[in-house]
Amino acid sequence: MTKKTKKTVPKRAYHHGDLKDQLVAAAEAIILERGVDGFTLREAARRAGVSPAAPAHHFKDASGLLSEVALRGYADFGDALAEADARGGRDPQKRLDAQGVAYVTFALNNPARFMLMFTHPKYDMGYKNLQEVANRSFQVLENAVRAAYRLDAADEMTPEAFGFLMATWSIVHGFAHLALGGELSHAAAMRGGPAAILNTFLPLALKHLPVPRSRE
Amino acid sequence: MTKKTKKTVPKRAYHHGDLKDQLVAAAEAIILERGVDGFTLREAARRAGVSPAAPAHHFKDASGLLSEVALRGYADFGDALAEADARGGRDPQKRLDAQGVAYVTFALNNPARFMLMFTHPKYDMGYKNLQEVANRSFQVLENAVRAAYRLDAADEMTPEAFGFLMATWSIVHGFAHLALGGELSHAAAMRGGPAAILNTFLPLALKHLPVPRSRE
DNA sequence: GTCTAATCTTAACACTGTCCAGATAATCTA
DNA sequence: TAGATTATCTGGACAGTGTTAAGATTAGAC
Repeated sequence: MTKKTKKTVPKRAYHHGDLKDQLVAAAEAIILERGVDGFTLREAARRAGVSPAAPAHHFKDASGLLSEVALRGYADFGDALAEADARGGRDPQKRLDAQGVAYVTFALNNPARFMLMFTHPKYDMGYKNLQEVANRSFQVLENAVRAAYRLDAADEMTPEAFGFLMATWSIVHGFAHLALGGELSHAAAMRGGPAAILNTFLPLALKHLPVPRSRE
Repeated sequence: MTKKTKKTVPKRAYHHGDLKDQLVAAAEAIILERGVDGFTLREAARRAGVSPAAPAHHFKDASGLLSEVALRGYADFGDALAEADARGGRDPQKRLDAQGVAYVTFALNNPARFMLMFTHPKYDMGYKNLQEVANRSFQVLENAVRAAYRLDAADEMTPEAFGFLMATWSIVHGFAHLALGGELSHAAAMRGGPAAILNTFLPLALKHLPVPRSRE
C-alpha cells in the first residue's frame, strides 16, 4: 500500500530540486560540528539524502563545494566589514576600530567558515568569482587605511600606508587565529570567561595600534 | 643470484632500527611537499620502507606521529625565540623586535611545521610533554613583555601588560599567517619579491607597535 | 507529445587509517 | 650459552573515503 501513495510519505522525488543549496548548508553544518578536516563529501550527500555521486552534477569535486562555502563566507565577511566601516562615519580611527571588532567578531561567530576561508588548500581560489569577492572584503580595510593617510582610491599606496595596513590586518587576523585556536582561552578562563576575549582582551590589544597622527 | 647476497643489496633487515626518527623525517618531508592535508600515514611508512602497520608500534596513530612533529617544531621554535631574545640584550624594545623577526622568520623558513603547529585538530595536545614545550616557547615572548613592564616572573600580569602581549603576539602571528597564506604575495611581487616580506614589509608593520613608554 | 539535456543512482576503483594474528629478532634471565 | 620474554615488523582484512563510468529518471524545450 505504501507503494503508490507517495503523498503520505513523499520520500522525495528522483530529482531533488534544491540540492546545491542543501549541500552547501550540509557542508557548513559539518565543518561546524566536526571541523574543517571532518568534512566529507559523502556525509554532505548523506545529509541531503542523495547518493555519493550526486554532488558531482553541481560541483566539480569536494573542493568545489568547499569553494562555494568559502565564497559565501567571504561575501558575508565583506558585508560585515563594510557595515562596520559605515558605522565609523568619517573618522578613520573609528572606522578602523569598528572594522577590527567586526573582523574578530565574524571569526568568533563563524569559526568554521572563517577557518575554512583561511585554509587555502581546502578549496580552489580559481572557483568562479571567489578571488574577486575575497579581494573586495579586504579592500574595505584598505580603503579605511587610505582615508587615514589621505590617499585617493586612484593613488598608489605609500610604503607608510602599506605598513600600517599590514599592521592592522595582521593584528586582527592574528588575534582571531589565536582566539579560535584556543590560545587565549586559558587567560580568558581566569579573567571573565569567553566573553572577555571580545569585550576586554581585544580592546586592550587594539589600543596599542592607533592610527598614526596625520601629517596634515 | 640476488637471493642470498644480501650484502650487495642490504634490502634492510626485518627490524628497521631507526624507524621512529625516519617516520618523523618522512612526515616532515611529506607535509612540506604536499601540505599538512597531504600527509598520510601509509605514505610515511612507504618512505621509511615498512608496512602500513609498522608505525603503530611507535605512535598511537597518525595523529601521534604528527604530534611528535609538532613537538619538535615547538622545541626549535622556542629555541629560535630564546636566541633572538638573548640577542636583544637588556633593552625590551630590542628583545621584542628580535623576537618578532625570529617568529616570522621561523614561519617562513618552516612553513609546513609552522602550519601544522597551529592546526590543532591535526594532532593531540595531550601528547607527551607537548603542552609544556609549546607553553615554554610562548613564555619567551611573555618574559620580554614582562621586562618592558618591569614585572617580575612571580608578579601577576597587569591588564596593560597582557594587552600589549596579545597585541605583539597577534601582530607577528597574523603577519606570519598572512604571509604563508599568500595574502601578501601580490604586494610582494610588485615591491621587491618574496624577500621584501621579511626585509621590508615586516619592519614597516612592526614599527607601528612600539613598546609603550614605561611609567618609571 | 517527443526529444534533449539535466539530474540522480548503482557499481566499481584505488586509496585511506586501523586492527588482528602471526613472523622475526633483539634482549633479558639464569 | 641457552631459553624465554619482549619489542618490532608483516600480511591480510575491514570499513570508510573521493571519483568515475554507465545507465535510469524526469524536467523543460520545441
